[in-house]
Amino acid sequence: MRRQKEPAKNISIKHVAKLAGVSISTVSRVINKNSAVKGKNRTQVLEAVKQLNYQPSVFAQRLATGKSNVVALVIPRYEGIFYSFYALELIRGIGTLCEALKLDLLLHLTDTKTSFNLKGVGGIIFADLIGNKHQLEEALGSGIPTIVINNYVDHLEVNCIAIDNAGGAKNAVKYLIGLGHRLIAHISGDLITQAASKRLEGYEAALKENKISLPAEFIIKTDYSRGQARLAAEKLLKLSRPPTAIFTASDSMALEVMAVARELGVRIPEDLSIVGFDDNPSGLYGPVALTTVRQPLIKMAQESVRELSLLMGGTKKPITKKTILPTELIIRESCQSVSSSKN
Amino acid sequence: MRRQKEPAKNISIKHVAKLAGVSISTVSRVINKNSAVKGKNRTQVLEAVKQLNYQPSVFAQRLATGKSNVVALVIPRYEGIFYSFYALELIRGIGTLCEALKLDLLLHLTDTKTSFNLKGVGGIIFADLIGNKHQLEEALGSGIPTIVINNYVDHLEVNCIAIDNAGGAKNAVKYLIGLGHRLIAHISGDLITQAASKRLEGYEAALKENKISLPAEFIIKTDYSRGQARLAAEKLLKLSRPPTAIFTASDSMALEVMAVARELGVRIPEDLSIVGFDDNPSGLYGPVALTTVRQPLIKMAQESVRELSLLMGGTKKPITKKTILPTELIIRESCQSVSSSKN
DNA sequence: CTGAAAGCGCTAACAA
DNA sequence: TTGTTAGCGCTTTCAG
Repeated sequence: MRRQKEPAKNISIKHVAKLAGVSISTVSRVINKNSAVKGKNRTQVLEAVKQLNYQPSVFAQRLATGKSNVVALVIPRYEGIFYSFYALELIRGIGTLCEALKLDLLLHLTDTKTSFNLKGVGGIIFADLIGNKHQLEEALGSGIPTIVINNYVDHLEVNCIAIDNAGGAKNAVKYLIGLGHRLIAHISGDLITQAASKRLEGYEAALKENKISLPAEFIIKTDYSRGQARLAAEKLLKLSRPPTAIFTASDSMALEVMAVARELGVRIPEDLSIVGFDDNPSGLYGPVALTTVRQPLIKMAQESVRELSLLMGGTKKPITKKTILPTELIIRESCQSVSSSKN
Repeated sequence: MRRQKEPAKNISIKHVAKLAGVSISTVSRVINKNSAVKGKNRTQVLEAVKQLNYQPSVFAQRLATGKSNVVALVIPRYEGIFYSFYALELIRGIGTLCEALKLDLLLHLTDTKTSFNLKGVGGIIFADLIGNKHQLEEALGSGIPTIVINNYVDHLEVNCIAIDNAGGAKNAVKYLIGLGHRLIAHISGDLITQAASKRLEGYEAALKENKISLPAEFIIKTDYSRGQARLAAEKLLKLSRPPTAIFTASDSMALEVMAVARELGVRIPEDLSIVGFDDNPSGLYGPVALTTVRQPLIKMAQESVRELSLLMGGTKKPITKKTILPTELIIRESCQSVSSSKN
């Protein structure tokens, strides 16, 4: 077994300067790639840096410059939202881009109540806003560059990037209507999230536009969980006049609906058409590939980091920019024209 | 629309001292809850802090003390591992505990090649080790408190917390054997991960212990993805002498096997018994609840933070501690005694 | 092009 | 109990 070394005596800029035979300011200049330091001195410094394996102290740098390259990602610790494909995609997207841009990613799983410590953070990304609007306002008040994703915020002057949830949902339902469906049910996500409520909105808009009016029981509200999706599916399919199509607010719920249908002997897509939302790869498997609404999660995540880094750089004028990313209907096998059904 | 405020002129310890009519050291003392500052001064300082909404600069503090409460979580950016229930559970567990302990969580999605900047980090948690052992060695060399989770590391003097993957797998297979099964196949995860290879080991150990020898095609290696699980299941179920039971290295793969079985008209558990690994809540749904091996992911995550914080506090002597957490077989409905099968 | 020196905001001896 | 002061390691004028 190898022994863990004692903390290496921290080598500072002074040591480098000494070894290179120059002043510390010269060292500082070369490690900051600033002005041109003369050839000889430059190489000597570089040499010393390498030899000593010198790494500048980020704290001293930040103290001196007053700048920080720390990005805080704030995610409400909300069960439903965090247990999803969505959360992981977001973290992946943001994490990898931060890594590439040499930004430090601080993960903040907030309980929405506490006001966190903003000191030392160079930029903030709010992923969703669920009962923590005050945290956003606090952040804005502090003057730290901030951006909100997956939530369109219109009453505050803050950059945000959201998905066109309403549009995506509407499109999906219109597709179903185009297939001849009229009895289209919706299993919504947790309406506390903007995404879920917008999807519901889109669903309703598509129906209204086509003058379709449905009984209230065709809309079932859930918390995004598979358990509640199952309950909803059972309720829907056992209706005396069941829907011929179901649009769910997430793919994992759609998958659950499929499972219930199969158990009940309801064939997909012959007897029931299903459209999900997410384009979760899981939807590809199973006997019938799921038709779904693809949302550019990774793009949203990465875009947010890119924008934020610009804001943090201070190069960009803080013109408030609100973006809505389009969705795309991915047609696979879980839907069928209602006329071709032998129902 | 509200305007975003200009960066508030940073109020420092000096301002507080001035307002409170004391020296900065007194202020420092009270914010550090150190020695008892006399009643009057204390209240005045507290008052000033509140009035000015003062928050100490973490950078200055760290510079001065040389200590950092930043915990870096290093996760190899490895597709298979990151796209899982597992990853999210880990992040959740670690994230929430860090939040509670007031530790800053730095997320590091590493590509296993680069050697990252260790400066400014107070402690490190390696989640899995996949081709980044050199990063671990580097961390150890730097003297920063480090802990490895989900990987038993025996050739280095480092604390680690792992799951008893071999034991869990062995138990699962023994359970199957106890049910009368002999033709037990295994769909493994990506053997680049220790978890997957240990589970395979456990599977083999159980067979060996019971003197069961099976053809090589009863073990199929995958990358943990549902796609490969599907392929594996199809291959297995179409064998001229197919298995009566399948043990998979993850629940999501088990679920996929179930789906394939259903499509092929293979009944579960009558014709085929299935055991997964993870205790992923998704296993609860679907027509047949999945029997699985529960692993204490959240516990492992939280334990790691707790241990690390002790190490970082320096209170605890660095006695290397290697922990293996037990698993638990959760028996649900996806297995049946082979004799009661009407095969 | 380079060095000296003044901080950045805070902590921790050391005095008082 | 409190204040003074010397750094922590680095950046950044300002001279040279």
